[in-house]
Amino acid sequence: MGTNQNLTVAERIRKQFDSLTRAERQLANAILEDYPVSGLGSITAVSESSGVSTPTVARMAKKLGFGGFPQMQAQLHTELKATISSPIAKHDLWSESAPDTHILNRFADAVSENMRQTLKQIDPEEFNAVIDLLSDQKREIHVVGGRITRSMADNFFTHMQVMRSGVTLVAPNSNTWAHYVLNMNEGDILVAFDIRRYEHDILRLAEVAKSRGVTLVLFTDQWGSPAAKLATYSLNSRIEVPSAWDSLVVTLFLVEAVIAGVQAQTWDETKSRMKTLEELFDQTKMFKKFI
Amino acid sequence: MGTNQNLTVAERIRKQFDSLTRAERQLANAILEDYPVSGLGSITAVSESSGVSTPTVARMAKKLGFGGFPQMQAQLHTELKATISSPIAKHDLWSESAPDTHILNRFADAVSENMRQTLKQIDPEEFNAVIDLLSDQKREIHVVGGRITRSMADNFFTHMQVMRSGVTLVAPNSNTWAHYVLNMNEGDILVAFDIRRYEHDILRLAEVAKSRGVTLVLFTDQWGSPAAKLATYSLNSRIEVPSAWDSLVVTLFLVEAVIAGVQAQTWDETKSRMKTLEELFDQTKMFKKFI
DNA sequence: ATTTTTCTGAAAAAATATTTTCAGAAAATA
DNA sequence: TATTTTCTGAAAATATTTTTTCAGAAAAAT
Repeated sequence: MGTNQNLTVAERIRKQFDSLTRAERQLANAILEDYPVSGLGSITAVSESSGVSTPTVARMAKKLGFGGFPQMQAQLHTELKATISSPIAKHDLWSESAPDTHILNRFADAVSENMRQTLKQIDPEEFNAVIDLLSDQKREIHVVGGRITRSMADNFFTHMQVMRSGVTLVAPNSNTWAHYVLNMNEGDILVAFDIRRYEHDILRLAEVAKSRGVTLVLFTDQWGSPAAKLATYSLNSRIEVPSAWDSLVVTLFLVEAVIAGVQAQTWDETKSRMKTLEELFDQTKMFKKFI
Repeated sequence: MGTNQNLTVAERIRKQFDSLTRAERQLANAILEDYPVSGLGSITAVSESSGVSTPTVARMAKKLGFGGFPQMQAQLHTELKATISSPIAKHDLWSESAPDTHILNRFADAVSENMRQTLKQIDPEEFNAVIDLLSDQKREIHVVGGRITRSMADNFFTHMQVMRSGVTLVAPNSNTWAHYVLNMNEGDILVAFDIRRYEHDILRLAEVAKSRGVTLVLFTDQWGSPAAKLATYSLNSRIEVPSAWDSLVVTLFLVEAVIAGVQAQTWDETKSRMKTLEELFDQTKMFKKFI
C-alpha cells in the first residue's frame, strides 16, 4: 500500500489490475461498470450483483490498500459527493473584486445556498394552489407579520392591494387585533409571516382566525412556525446567514414569486387597475413642496 | 402509506413535513441539505451528522412509508443512480419538480442573474465605507423609503435600531417630512431607498438634507435614481424580473449584508444591546390574550 | 399548576454485515 | 500425472448496524 492514499477506487483498480485474480477481476469490472454507484450497497449486495462471494469483495478491498470493505465504500461515498456537488463554480456569484472572506461574498454564498435549498424543497402544486387561492376575488385577504417580518407583510400588502380589492393589512400592534378579527369571515384568507423566533401572538391570531373558518397561508422558515399546523398552505424558506439575524431574502423571493403568479393569473383585471392607479397618482400630484 | 410508492425521499419529506416532530424536522433538513448524498452512510453516520439519535432516523424512515432505514437508503441509492446518469442539471438553482416555464423557475433565474450582475459591479471599498459610516455612533441616522421601498426602509430601520441609538424612520407621508428635516444636523446620515419609478419627494428630501450637511447613502436600482447625484454612497441593485413589478430581492440582500457588516463592526456594543432587548421582551410579556 | 400525551435517546435485543477459517477446487509447477 | 501452490466460497465467528424497549423529558391539554 503506502502511496495509494489519495487515489480513487477506480485508479487503484486500474493500477493493480494485473495482480488481481479471476474472481477479483470479475468484481473489479462490475464495479467499474457503473462507477461509482455500483459500490453503494452492502458487501452482500455488491458480491451478489457481481457474482462473486463476499470474502472476495473483502479481500480485494484490502488488496487495494483499504482497511476493509467499509473503508473502500467510504472512499466511494466521498467520490460520489464530489461528483454530485455540481462543479458549477460555486463562486460564480461572487464579487471578484472583494476577498473571499468579505461579508459580501460570504453573504452571497449563504443566500444562494438558501435559495437552492428552498427551491429544492418547495412543492409547485402547493405554490400553484396558493396563487389560485389568492386570485379568488370572492375571498377577503388579511395580511399579518411579526416584529421582523412586518416589512414582508407590508410589501405583500402593497402589491396585492394594487391587484385586487378586499386586502387588509393587520396592524403590528396586537392590542388592536380583535377589531381585525371581527372582519374575518368564513372563506377569508389570512396570510401570516412568522419566522423564528416565532411570535405567540401570531399563533393565537391564526387560531382565532381558523376557528372562524379562515384559510391560513403561512410564510415561515425551514423549521416551521408553530402556526404551521394550522396552515392550509405553508411556504418555507431557508433563512440562515452569517449574521446575528436571519435573512428574509429568500422569503421575499417567494413573496414576489407569489405576487407575480397572482398577477399573471388575474392580469386582465390587474392591468386596468394599474392604469387607474397611475391616473390617480397623476391627479393627486403628490409632488408638492414641503418646505 | 399506500400511494407513496413512487415518490422520492425528498417528495415524501415535503409531503409530510407538517406531521414531523422537532427531531425529525432537524433530520429532514439535514437530509435535504446535501441531498441525496447525505443519506449515504449507515444509520449511525446519518444520525450523528444530523444530531439526532438512531431511533429517530429509523422512526422517520417508517413514517415516510418505508419498511425501515435500509429501505429508505435503497431508495436514495436509486435516486442517486438516476441523478448521476442524467446530464448535468443545467439550472443548478431550479426547482426540479416544476417545469422550466414555471414562474418559480423563471423568477429564480432572473433573481440569480440580478444577483450576479449586482455583485459584479459593486465596489467593495464603497461598501466598506458605508459600513464604517453607519457604524459611527456620533452620527444620527435617518431612514426613508418610497411607496414600494417603504418595506426596505422599515426593515433596515428595525435592525439598525437594535444595534445603535440615534436611528429614525421617516414616516411615509411626505406631508410630515418638514418635522424630520428639523432634526437633521450636520454630519447626520440619510439612508434613502429609491427605485423606479423614482419619487420626486425623495429627491427633494435628499436635496434639503444635503443642504443641511447630511451625508446621503442611497439604495437604488441599476439605472440610478435622480437622487444619485447627491449621494456620497450609492448601492445599486438589479431589479428586473418577469413581473409587472420590480424585484427588491437583491436590494434586500444588500441591506442585510450592510446590516451584517455593521453588526460585525460594532459587535461589542450590539451584543449587549441585543441582550437587553431580549430581557425587555421577556419583561413586557407581550403575550396576552386579545380576544 | 397539574395531568396526560407525545417525543426522544440510552441501552438492550435482534438482525445484518463483515471478516476469518478452512476445505475443496482450480491453476501452476514439476 | 502427481504435487504443490493459490484461489474461492461455505460456514463460523466477529463486528456492526438496525430495531425495539423503556424511562425520562418536553409539549400539549386540562
